[in-house]
Amino acid sequence: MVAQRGRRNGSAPAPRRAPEAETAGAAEVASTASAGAHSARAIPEAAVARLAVYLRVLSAMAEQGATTVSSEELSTAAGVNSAKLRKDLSYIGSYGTRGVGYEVQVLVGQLERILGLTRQHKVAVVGIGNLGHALANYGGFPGRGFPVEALFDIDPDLIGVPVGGVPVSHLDDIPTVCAERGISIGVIATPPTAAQSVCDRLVAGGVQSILNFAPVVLQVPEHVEVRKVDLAVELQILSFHVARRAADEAGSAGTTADGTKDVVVS
Amino acid sequence: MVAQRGRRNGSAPAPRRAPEAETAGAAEVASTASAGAHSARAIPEAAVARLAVYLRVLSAMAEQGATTVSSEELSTAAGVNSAKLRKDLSYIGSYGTRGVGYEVQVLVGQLERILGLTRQHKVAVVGIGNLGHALANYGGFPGRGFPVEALFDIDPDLIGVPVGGVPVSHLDDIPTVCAERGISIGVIATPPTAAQSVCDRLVAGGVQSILNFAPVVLQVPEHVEVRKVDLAVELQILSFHVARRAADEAGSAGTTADGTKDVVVS
DNA sequence: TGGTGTGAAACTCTTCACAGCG
DNA sequence: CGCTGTGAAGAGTTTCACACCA
Repeated sequence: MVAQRGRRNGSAPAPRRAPEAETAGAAEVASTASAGAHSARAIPEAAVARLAVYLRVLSAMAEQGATTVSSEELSTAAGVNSAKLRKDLSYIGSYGTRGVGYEVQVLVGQLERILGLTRQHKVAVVGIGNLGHALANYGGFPGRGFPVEALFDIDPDLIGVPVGGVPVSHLDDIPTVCAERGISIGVIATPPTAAQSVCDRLVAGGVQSILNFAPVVLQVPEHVEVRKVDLAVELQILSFHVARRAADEAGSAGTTADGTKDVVVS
Repeated sequence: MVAQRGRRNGSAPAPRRAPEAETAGAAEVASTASAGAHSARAIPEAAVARLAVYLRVLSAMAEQGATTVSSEELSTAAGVNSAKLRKDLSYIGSYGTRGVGYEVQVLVGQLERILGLTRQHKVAVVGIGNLGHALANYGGFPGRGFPVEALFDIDPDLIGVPVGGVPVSHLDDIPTVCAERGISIGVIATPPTAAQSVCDRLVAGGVQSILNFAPVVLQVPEHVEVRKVDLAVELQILSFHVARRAADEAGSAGTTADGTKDVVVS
C-alpha cells in the first residue's frame, strides 16, 4: 500500500461546492467552472494561449509602423495557419475589414481587453533560489502589467535583502503581505516539498492565480487557477520524440553512426 | 526520410496548397506502422506529457517503499482521473495485474523506456543571463539523464567562466561544440532577438530538440522538435481567467458596465 | 472480488471551404 | 476581387461503462 502523502494542511475550510462523485475524485482541472447554468466559457482554453502570442506579434508590428495586417501575415508571424487565426479572433468579435485585414491598433486594444491587461496584476515570487532570483530580476516581468511586488523565502540570510528592488520577506508572512499588497498572482519557485504549503499560504493571502514551477501537483480550492511550468516534463517530452525518431530510423536503417548502441525497443 | 502521413479522409483528395511554415508544434506525431516493428499505435501527444508526470509520482512512491499501486491511487497522486490514467498506460502496453494494480518498479521501467530515458540526453544552455544561470546551475537538470554539457553566451566577460562546473563558450562556437560533445537538446534562454540565430546554430550543430524560453516563434527544419516555455503567455492566461471571473461576478451582480461589448454569456 | 484494459460515446479543438461584404 | 467570418466536417482527447481475468 502506498503511503499517502499529507494533503492540504488545513486552514481555510475549502468552500467546495461540487462534491466529487468519483471515488477519490481528483479535481477535474476542467478549464472552467463546473456546470454553471450560464457562465459560458466562450473562448477555448487553447485559443487563449494563442491570443497572447498574437498580441505580442502585433505589438512588434505596431512598433515597426504597421497599421494593418491580413490574417495571412499575422498567422505566419505567429506560427499558426490562417484559418486558426481567424477562428481565434472570431471568438473575441469582428474587428477585421473584409477584403483588407485587421487594423493593428484596434486588434491590440481588443486583445489587451480580453486578456485582462487593462489593469495591473501584482505578482509575488516565492522561493528566491536560482530560478526565483531570475524571475524577481525580470523586474516588472514580461512587459508591464505584471509588477513584482513581493518576494518570499525561508532562508534567514535572505530576509530583508532587496532583490530587483523588492525586499525578501519570510514565508510565514505570505498571507499578510499578499493581502496587504493586493497580490493577485503567485509564482512558486520553491523546492517541491515546500510547494503545497506555500500554495496554501498564497491562497490564504487571497491570491487567485498561481504559476507553479515546482514539480508537484498542487491541491487548490476551485476558485484558484493554477498553471504549471515543468522543466522535467518538457525535457522528457523532447526525449520521447528523440527516442521515437531513433526507433523509426533504426527500423529502416539499422545502423548507428555514433557508436552508441541504440536502445530503442525492438 | 519519414513519410508524411496524410490523415485526411479517403474521399477528399484536397491538394495541399499552402506551404504554411508551421512551427514544429504538435503537427505530426503519427508515424506509426511505418517501421512495422511491434509497438504501438502512436501515443497521443497529450498523453506523453502525463506519462512523465506518472513517472515522477511513481519514483517518489518507489522511494517510499511502495511496491504496487492501483490506478486509483496513482491517478489521484498525479492529479488526473483513473480512467484517463488507465487509458494513458494502455498506450504503452499491459503491465498491470487485474484485481491488483501495477507493480511500481515495472511501470517505472516501462515509462523510462518509452520516454527514452534509458540513455542520456546531453543538454546545452544558450544565454547565461539570469535564467540561463539558473538553468545551468540545476546541474544535471531534472533528475539524472539530462546532463548540462555546454554553455554559451555572447558576453566576452563570461566566456571561459565556469558556471555549474561547465565553462561558457561563445555563441559562434555553438555548431562545433555541440557537434563535438554530442549535444542532443538545446535550451534557448537568450533575448528574443538572438533566439532564431541561436536556434539555427544549434541545428547546425546537430541538435534535434530545442526548449525555447525566448518569446519568439522559431523556424526550424521539420526534423527538429521544439517546445516553448513562455512566461509572458502563462501570466496572460492567468490574467485572462482573473478577468473572466471578475466579469462573471460583475455580470451576476448586474453591475456590468456595458460600455464595451462583453464577452461571455452562454 | 476488485481492478485492469478497452470499445464506444461524448466532447473539444482544428481544418476546410465558401458565403458574403467592403 | 480579396479577405474576413463561420458552419460544418474532421481529428484528437476525455469519459463512460463493462467485459474480463488474476
